[in-house]
Amino acid sequence: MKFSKATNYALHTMLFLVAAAPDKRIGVQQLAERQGVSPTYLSKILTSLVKAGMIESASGANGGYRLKRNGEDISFLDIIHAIEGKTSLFECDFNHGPECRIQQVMLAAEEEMETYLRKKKMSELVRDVRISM
Amino acid sequence: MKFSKATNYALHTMLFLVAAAPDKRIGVQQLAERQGVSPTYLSKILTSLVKAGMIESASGANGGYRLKRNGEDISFLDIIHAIEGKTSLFECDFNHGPECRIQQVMLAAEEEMETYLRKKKMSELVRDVRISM
DNA sequence: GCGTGATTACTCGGATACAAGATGTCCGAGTTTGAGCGG
DNA sequence: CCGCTCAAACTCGGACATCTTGTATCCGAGTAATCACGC
Repeated sequence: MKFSKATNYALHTMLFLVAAAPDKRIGVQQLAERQGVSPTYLSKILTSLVKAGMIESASGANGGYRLKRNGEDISFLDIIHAIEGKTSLFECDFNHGPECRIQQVMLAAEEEMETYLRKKKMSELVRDVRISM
Repeated sequence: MKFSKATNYALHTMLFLVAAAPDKRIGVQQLAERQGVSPTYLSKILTSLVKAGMIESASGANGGYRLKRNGEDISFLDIIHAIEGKTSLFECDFNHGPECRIQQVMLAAEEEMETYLRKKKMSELVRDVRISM
C-alpha cells in the first residue's frame, strides 16, 4: 500500500507545466532531466495524462507537452486517478452477503482522502513552485 | 496502490474475535476455514497483530488466538498499521529543498483518511457481524 | 488413585516457491522543424 | 528568392528486462492438554 513513484513523477511534472507559461511546449527531456528519470519512462507516464485529457503532446522538433485544461481545474485526484487507476483501494472479495461492513468503512475512509485531494488544485501550489522545486 | 489481502484477512479476523466471547481462544484453523485461507498463511498474518499487542496466541492443544486489548480500543487504523506498516503512503525522495509542497498535500490527504480510520473502532461493527459475516 | 510418559492437536518461525506489479530500458516508426541546395 | 529535399530533433508505442512485493506453501520445532499405562 504505497503510492507509486510514477505518481510522484506525474505530480511534479504537472506542477511544473502549470507553473510554466501555459502556451509553451516543454520537451520530455527537459522534464525528465529535472527529476532524474529517463525520458522514455517519463514519456510513458505522461501518456496516461494525455489520455486523461489534462495535457497534450506534440511530435517532431520543438515538440513536447503542454497543458490542455486550465490549471485551476486540475486537482491532485485527477492526476492520481490517471496514474493509479480509479478502482477503490480496498476490495473484499469473499462472499458473505451483498455488503461487507468492513468494506463500507474502508470505502468511507478512502472517500475522506479523495475529497481532500479533489479540492486541492494544482494551481494552489504554483506560487511556491520556484522555492520548492 | 491497493490495500493488501492480508489486511482484509486481518480485519475480518479481528472483527470475529471481537464479536466472539473475549475470553475464549479460537484456533487458527477455524479462523482460516471461515475465510478460505490456508491456516499457516493466516497464522503469519496474525503474528503481526500479536506483535502489535492486540491479540495473544497460545500454543498446544486447545491453543489459538484471543483478544488482549479491549475491543472498544482497537481501531481500524491499528490493524492496518500493524499489517501495512506505519510509513506514509507517499514519499518524495528527490532533493529539492527540505519540504516538498506536493509531499505536504499528500500527507495531509493521508491524514484525513487516517483520522477517520482511527476513530472507527472494531466494536462498532459487532452488532451487525452475524448478518454480514 | 496417581504419577509418568507417550500421543495428539495445535501454534511458531524460517525457508522456499510463485505471481503480479512497479520500474525502467531499448529500439523502430512516425512527425515536425529547419537548414541546405539547386534552379 | 523560392521551392524541394534531406537531415536532425523529437515524441510514440510496443517489447523486453529486472526488481520488489504480495501471496502462499512446506516442514521441522516447540508446547500444552489429554490419554494410557504401570505402580
